[in-house]
Amino acid sequence: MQETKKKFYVTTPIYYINDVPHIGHAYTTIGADVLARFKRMDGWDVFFLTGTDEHGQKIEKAAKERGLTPQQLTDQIVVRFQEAWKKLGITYSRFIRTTEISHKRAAQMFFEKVFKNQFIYKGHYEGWYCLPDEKFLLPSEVINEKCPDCGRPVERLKEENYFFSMSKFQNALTQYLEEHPEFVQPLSRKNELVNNFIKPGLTDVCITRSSVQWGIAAPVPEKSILYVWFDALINYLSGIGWPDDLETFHRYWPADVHLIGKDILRFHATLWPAMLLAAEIPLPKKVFGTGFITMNGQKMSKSLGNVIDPLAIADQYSPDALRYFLLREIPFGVDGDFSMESFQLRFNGDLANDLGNLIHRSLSMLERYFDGVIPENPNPSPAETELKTLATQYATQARLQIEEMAFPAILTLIWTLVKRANKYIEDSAPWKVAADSAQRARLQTILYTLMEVLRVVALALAPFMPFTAESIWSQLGFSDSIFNHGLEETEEWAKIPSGQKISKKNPLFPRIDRS
RNA sequence: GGCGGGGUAGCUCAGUUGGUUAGAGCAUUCGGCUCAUACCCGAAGUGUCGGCGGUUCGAGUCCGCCCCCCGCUACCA
Repeated sequence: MQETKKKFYVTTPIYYINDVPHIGHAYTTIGADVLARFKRMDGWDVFFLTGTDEHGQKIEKAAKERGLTPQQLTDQIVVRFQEAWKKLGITYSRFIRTTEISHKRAAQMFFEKVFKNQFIYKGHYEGWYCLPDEKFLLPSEVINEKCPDCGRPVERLKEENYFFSMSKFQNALTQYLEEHPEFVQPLSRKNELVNNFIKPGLTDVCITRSSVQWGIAAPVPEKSILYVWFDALINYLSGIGWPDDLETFHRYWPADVHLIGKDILRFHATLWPAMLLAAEIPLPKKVFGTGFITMNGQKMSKSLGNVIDPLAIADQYSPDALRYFLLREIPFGVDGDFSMESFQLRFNGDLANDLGNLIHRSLSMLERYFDGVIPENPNPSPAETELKTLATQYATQARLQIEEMAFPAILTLIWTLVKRANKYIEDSAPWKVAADSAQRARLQTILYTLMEVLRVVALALAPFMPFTAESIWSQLGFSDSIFNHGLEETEEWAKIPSGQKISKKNPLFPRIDRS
């Protein structure tokens, strides 16, 4: 039964949709998808949650600028996210929107629970306020006591609000971080967080706003809404059924990993665990902060006009080429750079020359020498055994690396096999063997071995490059989806059926002419 | 300022608990091959491992000081 399978719950941030998806969103989501696909293929019961954060002042403002209601705006933009994820092959289990009724109810119930546990109290929130714009401003936004939007003078304003007693969790949080060194990753960010944020002392957080309209009503007598972060973080619970479907909730919670951008690590590593402690809910196992992606070494920004549209790259080349580049080029957890130069080098070098050409040349020979029918596998020699060993050992190493989110390392592993296979062709020279009819059996072994390598490569590649893997699979003559198959099949050899007819297609990755 | 991360071949980076001639990929040059997407295979390299000093039989790897780059430093998703 399902119950015997180990569960794996992975989340992305819920993206703030005051604008369309950019490459940073895509990067984190692709990483989560790889984890989900890998675990699924390795026999785990996976729940993969992503979605959108649709409340707050910025949405309110963006909607106003376009002459829409906030709900109309989010209804429009959410489609862009969902279409983007479809195009990039993202296999989420559920897409949550914070404007859904079930989420709103969850957020309110969470508030009530924490309130009941006496970690929420009434207090005063004081800050800069722009009267004409009717909005609170951050200290960093206010220059010379002027509003950054309208330029008019701002004033100090006091608002009665509700506060969450985060300071009470200082010790519990510190202790948790010490006892669970793997909780916040990468390690460098954990150090930053502990030294700069937690050690100096946590302060209470104002979790209601009476000046903002667009949000979830706080379950209090006064008219006010929940602070967006308090609202947003709860999606990780409501997304798997809390509090209505507790069976599903208990099946998947606690989350195995919250994948997030480094900019929001702090909320996930302090506010979120504190909230959960206050609500007496177990903490997630891991919070992993990814880096930022720069463009030609520069920070991406609309004003610089260097924002990369991930969908344009996916359209022009292929979704898998984008996935490959991001996963291979950038160690997960540090900042990385995107440039057409490096993208094209990866594309031509790794995808066209190494992988694409291996597939194409192998299938071409099979068509030429065996009319596209996979032969028997008589008398493998040590050369074949070496390839077999390399291929069948992949899964063991990959399982270790995936725990560390070491995507580049796993792809390097796969490419070791690809390169080894290219060398094997060179060494065994099937075109020479084919010229001698007495060596027919030898030729069969060589081609059979190549088909086996391609089978393993396709399976290994599937979590990372799903479209490519599926294509290799069908080109090898399989009629079902590769995703009906598991990682353990890479640990077996001589599995591709002799007599199966392949169906070669055009090269998967045509070289980019860079002249 | 404080805290954290990093400075290794032209470029991007690996380098486990200190140990024999410091590695990979890309780019470059030369050679081979022709099944294949002007592709693939092989060979050649180049390095004061940021600087100085110390510990040690022995340090890229440990300690101290200095220089440079990057990140974080509270209610902003």
